[in-house]
Amino acid sequence: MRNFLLIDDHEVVRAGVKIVLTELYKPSTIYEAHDEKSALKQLKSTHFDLVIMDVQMPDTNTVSLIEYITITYPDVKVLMFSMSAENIYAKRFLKAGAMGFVSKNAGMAELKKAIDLVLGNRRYISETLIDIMAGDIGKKENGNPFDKLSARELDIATLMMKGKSISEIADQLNITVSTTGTYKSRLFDKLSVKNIAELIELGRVFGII
Amino acid sequence: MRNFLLIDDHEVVRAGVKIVLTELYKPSTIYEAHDEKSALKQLKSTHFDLVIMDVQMPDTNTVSLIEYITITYPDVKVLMFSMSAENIYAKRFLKAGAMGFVSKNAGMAELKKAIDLVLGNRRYISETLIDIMAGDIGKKENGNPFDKLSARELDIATLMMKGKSISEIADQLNITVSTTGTYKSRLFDKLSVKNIAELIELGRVFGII
DNA sequence: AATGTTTGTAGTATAAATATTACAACTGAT
DNA sequence: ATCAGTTGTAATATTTATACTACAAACATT
Repeated sequence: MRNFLLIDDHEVVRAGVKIVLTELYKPSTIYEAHDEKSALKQLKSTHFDLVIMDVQMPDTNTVSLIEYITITYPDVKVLMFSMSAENIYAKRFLKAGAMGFVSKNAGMAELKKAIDLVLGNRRYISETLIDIMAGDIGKKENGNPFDKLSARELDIATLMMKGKSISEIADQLNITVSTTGTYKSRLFDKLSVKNIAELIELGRVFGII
Repeated sequence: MRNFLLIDDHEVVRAGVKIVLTELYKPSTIYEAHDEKSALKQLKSTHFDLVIMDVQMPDTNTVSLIEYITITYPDVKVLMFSMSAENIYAKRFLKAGAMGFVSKNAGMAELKKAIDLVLGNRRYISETLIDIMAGDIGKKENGNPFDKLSARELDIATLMMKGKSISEIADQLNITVSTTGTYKSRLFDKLSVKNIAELIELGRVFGII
């Protein structure tokens, strides 16, 4: 008998994963959380074998949440679930304590494989991601240019791609406009882009948006 | 007995919707398509009562697809399904012939309500969207929103989408920065976009870039 | 023909973005 | 343990973008 916790703000996505889980892992109980608060509450009262979490949720710092879960409940495994195939955050999630990363369009077979491995205390990383990360270690000149950005720079890049202005970002992140500007020029420099249009283009090519 | 077609590139999302549909609308058959090509193929061979389509799919001009479906198969209803609650393109989807628009985090109840209405040949638009749209969906002068721009405004729009700055554009077209600025705000207004990111997105949806 | 609307254009004042410089804290390599 | 590079942060000065207003010419509508 296993306990799963699905953290995702999209009800249909939870329904989809729940079906797979219910069918493939019986007997098991699937708990659901639509946000961080609800997730934390359930983690406190129930022991979970596996937490499956969406990578992007409103008002949630996913990386912090992973860290919190894996530190507070060391035997709870965390598997990240993303809408985009090769998410640049993947590496950070793994670093924060997640055991795996699966794309939402990966298909049921891959999802099952990932869950099995993670439940067996082994990491799961999708093929494409392995290539990207290996290339990074083996230095092969290829790889995602967004990996060159620091965590904060990536935050700013993401927000900019969404159409947020410098001042909106500064406001949202509680830093000054100067600081935000500095990040911007550093990240533009690292990515060799001259303007938002090029940033968006690059982001699209590398699956960030 | 009803036939549904789900067009979504995310397998888990399809699985989730499929469950709801199967349970709520029996007897019914749910067909799935992960891309435009597969959708078109299935539309040709089967008669569908309802098509539920994701608003954003790689390599797909969603607006054109809606137009194609509603023109070619006038009795097929189209319901759009989006990851983001207040999609700025909702209006355009409805103009293109879609009968409704639901957010993926809307919940099962809302989804059912939307499907029921659309199957009954009535429009469904989520509460928040109704406010945004303020009525002007009645007249079916559908088509490309870029048509509303004057020649000069379109010039500026195109250059902006290419990443040119206001001053670069002013320089290139031999007009003042003020003039360029006026065009910009007029065209942003006409297209209902707030920033370059949204402009680019819109341009992409309507195939102008 | 009279009237209302859109278009092409710009000035001025204000707001926002950027470049430049700086610096302490942290990371990685030797 | 040391030293160079990176990161997170910001102040200041300057450059750009935007809002607001304006106006004549071109269009469109009665």
